[in-house]
Formats: sequence, structure tokens, C-alpha cells
Amino acid sequence: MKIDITDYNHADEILNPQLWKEIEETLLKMPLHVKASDQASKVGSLIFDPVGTNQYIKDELVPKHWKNNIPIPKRFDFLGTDIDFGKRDTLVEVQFSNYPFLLNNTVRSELFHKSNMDIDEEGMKVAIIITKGHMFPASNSTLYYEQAQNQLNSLAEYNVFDVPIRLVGLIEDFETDIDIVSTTYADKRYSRTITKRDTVKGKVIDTNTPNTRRRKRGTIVTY
Amino acid sequence: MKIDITDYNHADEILNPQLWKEIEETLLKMPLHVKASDQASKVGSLIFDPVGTNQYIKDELVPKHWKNNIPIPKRFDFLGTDIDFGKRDTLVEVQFSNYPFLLNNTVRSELFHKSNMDIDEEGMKVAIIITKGHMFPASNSTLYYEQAQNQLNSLAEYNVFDVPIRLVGLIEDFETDIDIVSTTYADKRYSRTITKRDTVKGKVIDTNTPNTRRRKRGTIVTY
DNA sequence: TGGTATAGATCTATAC
DNA sequence: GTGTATAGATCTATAC
Repeated sequence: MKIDITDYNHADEILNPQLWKEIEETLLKMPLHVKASDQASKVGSLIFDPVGTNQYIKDELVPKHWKNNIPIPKRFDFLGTDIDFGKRDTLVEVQFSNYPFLLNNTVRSELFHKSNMDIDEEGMKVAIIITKGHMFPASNSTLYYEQAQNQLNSLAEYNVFDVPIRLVGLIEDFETDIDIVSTTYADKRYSRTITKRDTVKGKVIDTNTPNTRRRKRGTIVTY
Repeated sequence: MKIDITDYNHADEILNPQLWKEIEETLLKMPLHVKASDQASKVGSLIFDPVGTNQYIKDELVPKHWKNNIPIPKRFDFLGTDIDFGKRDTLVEVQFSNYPFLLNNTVRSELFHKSNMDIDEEGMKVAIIITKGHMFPASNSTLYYEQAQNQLNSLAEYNVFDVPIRLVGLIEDFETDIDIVSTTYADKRYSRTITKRDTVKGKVIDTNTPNTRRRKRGTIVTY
């Protein structure tokens, strides 16, 4: 996939280039993962697959010695049980769940940072939050990059947070052939058990082009 | 129900006593609402009913001239579409959804406050956030009062927010007969269409008492 | 009537 | 094997 980045509180200066390279490489070589929706009126249509995407990222980062599901220390247990990924002073959250998680992840990162909590034997210095672009059809109310960007921009304007954050948006070019991993799971909802998986070529259709008036925005076409 | 309160940033001094009285009255005379869970391994067991509770609060506050679903102005549209309730300078969020909404609601209230956004023809001065106590069985990951309290306590300690907030927790006494509204909806999940509703007497069992060892914590018993 | 955007409801997955 | 706690997945409800 392609990525877009927005940095807050000088994340660009603080983020270790080698650590960032490991994250960036992983995301740039990742194919778009899609699955069938089970939402009324759009059953079977292809949407962004958070299960497949999360699994891919985990399978890439863990061999690069990123720790997964790092436990949150007891003194902060009211902020949750664990952090998605971490290496040295860098925390990573991959967030495809509902939109309020953006401010949850941001504020708890702020507290981890203010208290100099250890991530991977080093005090936390910077957070990377990975989201998906608005261009992809997806489950209702799932967080998207542009929404996260607008919210963090506003927080930055009002000086609500000090923690350096690199916000990452996963995107693709519209109307361009891309690699897509299309997965069927054991159940229509929630399941992480793969029943069938195909790697195909496809594209994301942009509604705003004249000849696709009848298609929906961000429709994913595979063939 | 009974309530517990925690105030942040001098909400006690800023909250208009008459407006608070209207909220408090509503909550104190509200019965505990329960419904059947559809979660695997506990299908049919009674859990806190957010649908019924939300509807009750709306039906009480609207006649008291609290505005419901107040639109968020366009300049803040990235923070959402509306606010649950508002009257004059006071904003109310009733939050029984998943836990990240606490920090979402807190931070967006902070921005509304910092920018002096109008609620009901007056600039916002204080937020009231209504939650349910941890004592009640409930859907997984739904926000509860003690969790909200711990999170806001920590934010207050690190001076992350300035907006006055009154956090409210809905509770009941354990092992004590209370009024319970038990509702069946048209579908097992999500529905807001009432099929059957009974007002009964019941109680919330506390696991920690010796003679209830075999019961689960917070079990709601009706009879 | 259908599409969009939350907001809310509430499940499964997973580790302890 | 059971209960608890998130974290994540992802639906329906509702208004525009």
C-alpha cells in the first residue's frame, strides 16, 4: 500500500530513522486486504479487512523484533491491558476499530509519555498510529486517517497534547491496478479463522469520475 | 437508581444548581433497566440495558427543555455530528458504549470548552458525563464509572484537561430489593423496538458474600 | 430511495 | 474449564 504521514510535536525529529524504516517497509509492501461485509443492504460487498491487515502487520513486525501486545504496567492498568507494538522508545498502535479509539490511544500515549513509561526497556519517546484512508469502503464508524488527522490537528492547535505522534494513513491510488488479498473467514462476523484466501489484482473505483456514476464511492473491484 | 459523583476542574462550583437538580432527579427516580445478553456462554442472562436507559433519560429530559442531539457546528464537524443533551451552558453525554468513548467525549468537550462553543445559546461551561457502575453485568468493553474515574483522575493529575466535568456513576445497593425494568426487544441485538416490558422487583447479587459463591459477580436476579 | 456520517450496541478474540 | 479484562470487529439506529 501507499502511505501518507502527519507528524505532531516534532515526531519527525524524534522518531529513530531505522525503526521508522522497519514500519514503512512493512506497510509499503503490504497488499490491500478485503473481506465481505455482513451489513444489511451491502451483504457481500468488499470492505477493508482489519483482521487480515492486523495479522499481516504482526507477521512482519514480530520477526523484526517489535514486541507485540506489550503489557501496560499495573500503575496504569486503568488505561488498558496492552499496547499493540513497541521497540525501544517507540510505541505503535494499529487502529481500525471504531473512531473513539483515536482519542483513547492519543490520550493514553500522552500519559505514558508524560510519565516516561518504559516501552521496550526504554522510556517512551514517540507514538506511531496507523489508520486506513477514508477512500476504502469499511465497517461503519471505523476510524479513518482524515478524521484522525482533523482531530489531532485541532488538539495540536489548542495544545492539548505534547507527545510526539506520527499518524500514518494507508491509501492506494484510485482506478489503478493493485495487489489485493481477499479473505473469507469461518464466520461472517468477527472470525479470525481463514477459510479461503485469494491474491488477485483489482482496483478501488473513484465515484467522482463521470463513467462510474452508478458505482458507490470507494468500491473495490477485483477480477 | 443511586448515583456517585466525581468532579473535575471545579465542576461543583460552575454547574448551575437548578440544571443539576433536573439531571439528578431524573437519575434518582430511574429504575434499573435490564435486557437479555446474546453473548456466547451467557445467552439470556440479564445485563444492563443501554437502550432502555437511554430512552428513559431522553423521555425525562426533553420535557424539562434539555435539547437532544444538539448538532456540532461545521467548524468542529470532525469531532462528530451531535451532543447527547444540552441546556444553556451545560453539555450532557450519556455514555454506555465502549470504553474509548470516555476519552473521546472528554477531549471533544475540552475543545468545545476552549473554543467557547455555544451549547444552547450560551458558551459551554461544564460537561456532565453519565456512566454505569462496574457492579452491573454488561456487554463486554462497555464503559463503566470506576474506569472513567481512574482515567480522568490520571488526566487531572497530569493537567491534560481544563474543562469542568461532573462524572456521574449510576449504581444500586447490592442485595437490596430494587425496581427493575426488564425489556425484550424485537431482535436479540441492537434493536430499540420494545416487544415486551415488565416492571419487577429484584436485586443485584454480590459475589463476595459467602452464600453466593456459585453465582457470578453482579448477577441480576428478578422475581 | 439510497448514501453518508456518526452514535450507539454489543458481539467475538485472546491472554491471564 | 471458567471468569475477567481489555482490544478489536462490526453490526444496527437515526438524522440529513
